[in-house]
Amino acid sequence: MMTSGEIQTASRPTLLRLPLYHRVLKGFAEAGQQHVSCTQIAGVLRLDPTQVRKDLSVTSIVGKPKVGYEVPALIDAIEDYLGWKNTTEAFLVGAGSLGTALLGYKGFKEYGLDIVAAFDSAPEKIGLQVHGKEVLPLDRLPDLAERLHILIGVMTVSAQAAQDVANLMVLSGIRAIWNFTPVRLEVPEGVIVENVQLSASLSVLSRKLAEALEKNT
Amino acid sequence: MMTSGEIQTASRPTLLRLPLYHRVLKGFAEAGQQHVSCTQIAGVLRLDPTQVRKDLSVTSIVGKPKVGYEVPALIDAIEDYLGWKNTTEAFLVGAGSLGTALLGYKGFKEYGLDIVAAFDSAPEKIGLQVHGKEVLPLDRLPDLAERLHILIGVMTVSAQAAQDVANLMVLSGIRAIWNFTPVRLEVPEGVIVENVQLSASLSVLSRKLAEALEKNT
DNA sequence: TAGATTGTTAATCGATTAACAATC
DNA sequence: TAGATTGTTAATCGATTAACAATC
Repeated sequence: MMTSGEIQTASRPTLLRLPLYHRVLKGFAEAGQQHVSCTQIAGVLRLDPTQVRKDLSVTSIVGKPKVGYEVPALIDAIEDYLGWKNTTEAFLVGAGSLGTALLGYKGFKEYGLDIVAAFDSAPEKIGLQVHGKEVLPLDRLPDLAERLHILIGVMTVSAQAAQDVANLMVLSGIRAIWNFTPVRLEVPEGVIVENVQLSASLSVLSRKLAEALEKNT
Repeated sequence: MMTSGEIQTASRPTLLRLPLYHRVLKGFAEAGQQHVSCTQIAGVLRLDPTQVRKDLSVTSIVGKPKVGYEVPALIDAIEDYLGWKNTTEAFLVGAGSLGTALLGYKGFKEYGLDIVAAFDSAPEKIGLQVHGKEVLPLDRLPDLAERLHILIGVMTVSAQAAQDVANLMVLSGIRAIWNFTPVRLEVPEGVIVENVQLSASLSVLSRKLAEALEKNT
């Protein structure tokens, strides 16, 4: 048995599905539905009901046989579990085109992330205002990160700079790196790295398209 | 046995690792190394050598016992397999902050993608020049996509608009959708959807960070 | 030749799906 | 009560890792 307060770990696939459930639940909530069954959720997302049940169990919410889950409580539990309810401040390094876009995207606040400052090592970028946030010189990162207790770093630098920037982040007390570079970063144990591999995702797309087109020949 | 010319399908994890191998191989090539073993590649990426061997086999390149693989040939084979060598033109829908960034990012050409036009349904965005490309009204997409034989669509619209835009893309002959919305799109069989779930990736990061911090308490 | 490394088959591991007792 | 739905244990599936014969 899992006693309350214990850490409920979820597999990566489960974590990736929770936001999907959240979106579906929001839809049911808007439609005024009070309760929902796993079968309903699974139906919308074309998943297995058992999988939905297992995934939802990590939030430690329980359902009632025949009735299902309470929609508002379940939404709340998912938001809580994924850390969407309390905002964490983050630093971004690399004020290029992708970095600028992420800096300007207000939607991340909904998911608990607030990028409060941007850093770059290129002198010509320093001082620029990007979406109301000033670009600071990279060497000011350690001091500021420590003073503001920043735990999350967003990396949108070039592949060449990636590992050096990661080292700097770790030294500055950053404990989790959201990595948009195509580099596999080496970090000490306990530091979290989450990779967003855009080029790899694109490659999956174009390869699958190639295979689909070949099949039609 | 796999006869030449046959379609070599790869699992998704394999496809996601191929770009990593490519990057490592580029490094070896720059260092002037002619041959490379799976053990070497695996060492850099901290993977299992057998896995590297299996992954590379999808490119139908063969190595020599004791010698390994020819570095330039292997790089070439990966680029070929992932479709990085011939550029495919794509349309982007949704000229918001993320869409604009993707439009301006020149790096995708390296991976065989050229976003040639952007579309939006908001009247105030029509006609805007974004990184030298004009934003066109969404209703012009079907005609242009058919005339230019566009096969790839990049979706950076709101969650609300996502399914409608997907339907429009499919009707216009688009066969592969690079989906940056958090919505699971419903598309006819044969149409490829590759999801980039930024919010989900962020949630994985913040959940893992929460678990790591709890552990230290 | 000796032995390092490939390619492939078998064993393991983790995640998904199926089966089923418990219960509202 | 009857039966729909939960929560959990067992079976299946796919991907990773280990074992090993083939070979340069």
